[in-house]
Amino acid sequence: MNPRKGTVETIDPASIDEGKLGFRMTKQRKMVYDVILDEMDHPSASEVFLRVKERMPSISLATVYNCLETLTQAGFVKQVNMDRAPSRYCPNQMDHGHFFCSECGEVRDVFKREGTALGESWSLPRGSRVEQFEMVIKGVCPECAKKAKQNKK
Amino acid sequence: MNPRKGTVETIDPASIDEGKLGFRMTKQRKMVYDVILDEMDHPSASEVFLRVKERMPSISLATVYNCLETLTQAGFVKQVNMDRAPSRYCPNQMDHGHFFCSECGEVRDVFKREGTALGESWSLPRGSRVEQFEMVIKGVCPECAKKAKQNKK
DNA sequence: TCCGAATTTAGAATAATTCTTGATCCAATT
DNA sequence: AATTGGATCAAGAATTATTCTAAATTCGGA
Repeated sequence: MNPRKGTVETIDPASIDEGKLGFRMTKQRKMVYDVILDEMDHPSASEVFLRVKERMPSISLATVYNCLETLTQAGFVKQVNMDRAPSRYCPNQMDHGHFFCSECGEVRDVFKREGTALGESWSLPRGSRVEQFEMVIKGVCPECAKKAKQNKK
Repeated sequence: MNPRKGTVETIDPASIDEGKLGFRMTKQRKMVYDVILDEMDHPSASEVFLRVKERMPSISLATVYNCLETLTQAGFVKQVNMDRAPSRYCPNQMDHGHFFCSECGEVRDVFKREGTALGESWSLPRGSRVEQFEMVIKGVCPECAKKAKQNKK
């Protein structure tokens, strides 16, 4: 599942201290988080909804949105956006960016070379406060690029 | 207007060779592009619409969207997205990223330090084809950070 | 157990964008 | 100069991801 050793790092649900959380880790929130951890494939809200529904049929889409917002605010997951497509959710805590394949639509985590941080070497206006760096790369993934090549032959 | 020398570079409307364009540079398209060049402040589609409407009252919002799409595909402007907020449009041809102030909502171009390209030092899956790098930085701009400080006193 | 705040639910509402359809424009050809 | 066909435009309807609303439910603490 992991493309490289050490490129995935998530928050262990078992380690969550609800007291320090500021909100309750309800059944729904836990289930939404579990579903995202299960596949790590950057699902959208409605994909999460479908998957959670299988194990918890009474959950509503609005709740999934609520849970995703809470989990995002708490830092459990990151919301990932590409153009105007539905937001996707990523539980990887590492410093990384996202690659979107314009052929198959897949999203995958991508990393900087050894020793360089996401925000490194950016020259920002003096006095600005940074809350978040986000790198999005659009292109064609190796699998789709290969297929495209074969179709040409 | 330019924060630093050499940080803005746009396509001169006068230099456009319609023959090579693949589409007509119509009144509407030209006006939309002109309006974006005029302020360089990353307007949204409806902001563009309002500004164009002043000089061309008969234009429709749908046409503004169409023009923006054409101009984007042709590489005249870049569509810039932040979370799920309305897309904004940037005519700066330089290799750069965008800083979003979460206080005032302003967007500004930001640049990498001398000699480093946007896509530099990213380690991508072997065989992937990159079409676009996009860096989005969220935070508080110097002006808003200053105001916040003063309010605390 | 009871209370109140937090959370969930269902459905309505919102808003940016896209789609549809008919009208208009314009360059190339007759 | 008139004709024609494809590109473009305009207006409004449709779409869709997301947010909002209001009522019901849950749950921890008094």
